[in-house]
Amino acid sequence: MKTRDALLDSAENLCRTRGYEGFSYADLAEDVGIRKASIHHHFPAKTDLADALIQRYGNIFFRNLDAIAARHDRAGDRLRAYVQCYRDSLAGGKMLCLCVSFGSAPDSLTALVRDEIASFQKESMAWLKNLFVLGREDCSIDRIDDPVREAAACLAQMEGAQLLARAARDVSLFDRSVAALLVRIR
Amino acid sequence: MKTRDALLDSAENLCRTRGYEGFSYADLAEDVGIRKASIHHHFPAKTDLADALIQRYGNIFFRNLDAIAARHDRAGDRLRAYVQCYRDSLAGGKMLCLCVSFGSAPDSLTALVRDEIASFQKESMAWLKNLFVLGREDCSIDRIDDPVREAAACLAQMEGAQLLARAARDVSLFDRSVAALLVRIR
DNA sequence: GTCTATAGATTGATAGAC
DNA sequence: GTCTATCAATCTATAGAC
Repeated sequence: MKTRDALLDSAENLCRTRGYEGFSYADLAEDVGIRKASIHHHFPAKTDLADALIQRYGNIFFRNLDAIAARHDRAGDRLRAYVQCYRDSLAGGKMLCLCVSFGSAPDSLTALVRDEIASFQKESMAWLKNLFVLGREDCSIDRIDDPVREAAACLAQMEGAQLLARAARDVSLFDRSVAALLVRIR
Repeated sequence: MKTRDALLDSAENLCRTRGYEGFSYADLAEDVGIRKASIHHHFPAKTDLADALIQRYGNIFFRNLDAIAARHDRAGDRLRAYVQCYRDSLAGGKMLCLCVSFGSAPDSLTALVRDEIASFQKESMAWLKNLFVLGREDCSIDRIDDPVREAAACLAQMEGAQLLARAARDVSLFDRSVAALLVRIR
């Protein structure tokens, strides 16, 4: 399983940096230190690699959200940690969240990948809805009219802020884009 | 100039649907009805095509913003028209704004494209800042603390909402993502 | 599980006739 | 300006030895 993990690590990096179509088995081979053909033993087709990537990513992502909820009681603190999560994954403006990367990829991807992306969106919004419901109860976040609307807006803002920062290779654009949200935390 | 324009139209469509690396000169040729080699007469390299694309797009986009400002006096009405602009360009969930598409593309693009994207972001935020300044004056938009922060947040939200809707091939995700913004208009 | 060798397709791009 | 013909490079993928 060691080569397989190394391949997944490398692929995730490349995918988030250059996009799914922006890297090839040749890049992976050079990165991991084996030959192109050997990769097919672990992932027969490139779409198999994409499937494995998005599943692993989803698992880790939602485990992180659970950890955030476990660590922080106040909604405001959770929101701060959530935003920081997206900021960290920018890696200084170099890469995007894998779901942002796959989300802007073409239809050539598997149905499994599309389904994973869809459920990533759904689960994210559900988690955020709970966050904003709590925020209205504990008064740690200002001006919450409708938690459902806030959740959708928040997710869109994270992905958009990543795009802006990535395009300019400048994390400060992420910070500027989420400042209006963070300022509502008390 | 007729073939050239047809090539640009086709390229913009393909780029916003599949991404810059998701289409080839072969696709363009079939779409426009000429041979691959003939395209090189108009655009010697694919990066020349990308340059022409982003420049044309920028011109049209900001002409649209000017038209919006000329048509509407109230900031709230301008904001509604601005959001509608991004909604229309989704084309039912099929395509992204060209800047979102290029923004998630790799470094292989020209410096000219990168600069155009950067100035698109800058000009957009400047236009939006003015909008929110006006909105605070004419009281047509609620809860404006800092127009600069609002502008960055707003642009991020448009791009993120497009991504979410495109990934799910469902425009209603766009609507849900911007609802919290539109509800502030009075 | 990794290798060499290779297939078959597609990519962006060029030369030169018309 | 468009064509045919062709290039070298790269891509994903397979066969079969070790």
